[in-house]
Amino acid sequence: MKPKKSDIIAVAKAAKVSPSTVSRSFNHPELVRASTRARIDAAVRRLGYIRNRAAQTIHGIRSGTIGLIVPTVDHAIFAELIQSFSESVEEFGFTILLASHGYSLDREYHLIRKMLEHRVDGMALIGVEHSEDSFALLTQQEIPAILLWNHAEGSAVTCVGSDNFRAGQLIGAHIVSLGHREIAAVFPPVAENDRAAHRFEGVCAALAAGGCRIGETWHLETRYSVAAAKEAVAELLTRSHRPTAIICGNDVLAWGAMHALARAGVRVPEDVTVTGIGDFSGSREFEPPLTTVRIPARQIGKRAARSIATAIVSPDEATGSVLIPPELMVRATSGLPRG
Amino acid sequence: MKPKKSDIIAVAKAAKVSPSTVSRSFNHPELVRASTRARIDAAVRRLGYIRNRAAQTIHGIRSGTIGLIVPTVDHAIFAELIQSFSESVEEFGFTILLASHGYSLDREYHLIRKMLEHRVDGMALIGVEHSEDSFALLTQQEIPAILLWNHAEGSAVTCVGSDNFRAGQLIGAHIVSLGHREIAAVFPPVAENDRAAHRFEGVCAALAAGGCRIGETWHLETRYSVAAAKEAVAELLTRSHRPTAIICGNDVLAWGAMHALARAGVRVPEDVTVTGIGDFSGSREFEPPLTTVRIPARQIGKRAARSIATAIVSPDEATGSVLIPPELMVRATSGLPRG
DNA sequence: AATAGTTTTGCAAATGTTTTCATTTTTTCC
DNA sequence: GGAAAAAATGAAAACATTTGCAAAACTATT
Repeated sequence: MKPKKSDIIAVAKAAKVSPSTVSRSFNHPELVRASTRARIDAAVRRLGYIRNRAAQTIHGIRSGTIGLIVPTVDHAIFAELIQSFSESVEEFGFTILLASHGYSLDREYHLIRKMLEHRVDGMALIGVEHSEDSFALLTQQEIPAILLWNHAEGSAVTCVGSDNFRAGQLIGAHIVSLGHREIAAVFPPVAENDRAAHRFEGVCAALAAGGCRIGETWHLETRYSVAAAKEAVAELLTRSHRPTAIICGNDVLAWGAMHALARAGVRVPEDVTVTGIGDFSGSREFEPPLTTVRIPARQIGKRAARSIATAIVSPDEATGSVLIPPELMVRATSGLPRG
Repeated sequence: MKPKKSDIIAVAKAAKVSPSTVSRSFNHPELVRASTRARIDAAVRRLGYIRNRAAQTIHGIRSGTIGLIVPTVDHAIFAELIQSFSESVEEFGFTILLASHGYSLDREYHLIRKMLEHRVDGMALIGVEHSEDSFALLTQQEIPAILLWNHAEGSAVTCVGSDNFRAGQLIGAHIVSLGHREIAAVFPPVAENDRAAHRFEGVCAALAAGGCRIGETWHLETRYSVAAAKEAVAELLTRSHRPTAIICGNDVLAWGAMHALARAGVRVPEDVTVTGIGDFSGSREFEPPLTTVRIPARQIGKRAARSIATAIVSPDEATGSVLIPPELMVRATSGLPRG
C-alpha cells in the first residue's frame, strides 16, 4: 500500500526494531531471534521491500555480478557457452553482466572498463588474445579473470578451453591420412580472432607434415554464417578445377558448404569431403552426419564458471588453467578422394 | 604505481582539488574550468581510477543496467534477439544483466527479484505470459518493463514482438490451400511457453477453417533441438500411414525433420511438405530452402531496445507497444500433396 | 581601482547499507 | 531469587559518491 520508497529504515520502523537488526536478519539470520525475524519478514513483505545491492557493494561487499564479454552472442558457438556459463554461475549466486564487442579488441577494452565501473566480482573473456591495456586493467584492479574457449601455454590469467591449434591439426591430419592433396579451406577472418587463427595454423601444420598445403586460390575467407559459406563454396564450384576436400573453420561454415554442394548436385563424401570444427548441436544429425572436431562448449562453460566462482569466493583455492582436449569425430562427410 | 585503493578522494588529493570538483568534472564537465579538468584527468589516469557506479546508484542515479531474462540463450531464436537487443541498448549507454530461467516462470520471478536488487533501470522479458507475482513486482517497483517476442492485445506492459498466432495461421492456411489434409505437427511443449502455444493455436485455427485438423496420432511433441525433431520424425516415418505435410513449430525442428526425411530417402516437397516458423539465419540457405514464416528477431531486439531505453531516459515520450507482422516465406519445401 | 556580475570551487549533508562495540535483555545455574 | 553467562539489540561510524548552498576567485564595467 505504501509503494513509495522502502528502505531498510522503513522496514525497521514497521517491525519496531533498529535498522541494524534488519540488516542482520538478512546477512546473519542466526544472530537474531526467530520471533523478531518473523516480524521483520512480515514487514518486508508488507512494504514490498527489495534490498539494494548497490548500497551493499560500496561496503566492499561483493556485487554478485560477473562480467562476460563475447565477440557476439548469436553464433551457435557462443550461445551454448554463454548458456552453460551463466547457468552454472547462477548456482553460485552470481548474475551475469553481458556485452559483445563484435570482434574489436579495442571495443572490448572499453567494455571491460564499463564493467569494472559496475564493480563486477570477476571478468570472463573469450580467447587468449586481448589488448595490452585490457590485461593491465584486469591485473591492476586485482580482479579474478578468466579466459574462455582456448588455451594459452604460460598465460598469466587462468584459461579454460580447448586447444584450437590441435583441433585444426586433428582435422588436417585426418584429411591427409585419407589421401587428399587437393584441399580447400573456408575460414572466417583471423584478425582479432585467435580461435580461428590457431585452427587455421593447426590445419596448415598438419598438411605441411603430410607434404601438402591449401591450394593457392582455395583459401576462402567468409563471414561466420551459413549464407556466406554457401555462397563462397558455390563460387568455388564454378571453377574448372575443384578440390577433393573442403576444410571448414567451424561447423556453421561446413553446413553452408554442404548446402552449396547439395544444390550443385555434388555428392558428399563420394565427390568431395567436407569437415567442420566445433561439433555444434545439430552437426551429428545433419545428413550426412558431419565429420568434425568436438570442442565441448557446455563443459567449458561449466568448468569456467566453477573456476571463477571459487576464485572469487575463496581466492586461496585457486584452480589453475584447464585444458579440455579436442576430439576428432569421424562421421559421414569425409572419405577417400574421388578417382 | 599506487594500485591500492583509488577513490575519488585520492584523485582529489592528487589533483589538489576537492572531491566535489572531481565528481563534477565527471558529471557536469561544463561546470569546471578546463585547466582543472585536465589536472583531474591526469590524476585519474595516473592512479588508474575507475568510477564506482554502485556509489552513484545509491543516490537515485540510474544504474545504467537493463535486466534481460530469457528462457534460454542457446536457441538460435533467442541468441539473435539477445545480440541485437544488447547491441542496441549499449548504444544508449546501458549494460545488460542476463539470466535464463529454463522455461520456468517461477524461476523467472526470482530472477526478476534478483535483478531489482541490483537496481536495474529496466526489465525485459520474453513472451507475454508471466506469473502474477512477476507483474506485481514490476508495477510496484515502478520500473520500465518490456515484453519481447510476441504481442498481447491489451497488455498493461509494453510489448515489442510479432503475432505468433498469426504466424501459425499463415502456415496453416498455406498448407491447407495447397490441398493437404493429412497433416502432422512437430512442436515443443507449450507449457509456460506462450509463443509456441499461440503458434499451435494459429495452425489449428487455420486448419479448422479449411475443414481439417492435425492427425490424431500426428501431434509430435519434442524438445527444441535438431536431434529431438529428427528422432521424432524418424519414428513417424516407421508408421504405416504417413502425413503429406509436417508443420514444425520452428525452423530448428524443421531442420531436424528435413534430416530425418533425407535419411529415409523421402523427397521434399515431392513426397512430403515441411514448414518451419521463424526464418532463422540459415533456413533460406538450406537445401531445399525452407518454407517458413519470417519473424524478424533482429528488428524486434532493436525496436525493443530503443523503446525501453527511451522509457528510462525520458518516461514522458513513452512509445506504445509495437507489433511486427509475421510474413509467410514460401520457398521450396512446400508443394502439392503427393498422388 | 572599485563594484557588480559571473564563473569556479569547497563544505557539509545526504544516499542505503553494514559492522563494531557497547548496552540491554534473556537464560542458566546454584 | 540473584549472579554470571549468553543472546539479542541498538548507536554510530563507515563506505564512495553527489549536490545544494555558500564562499572564493575571476571578469567586465565604469
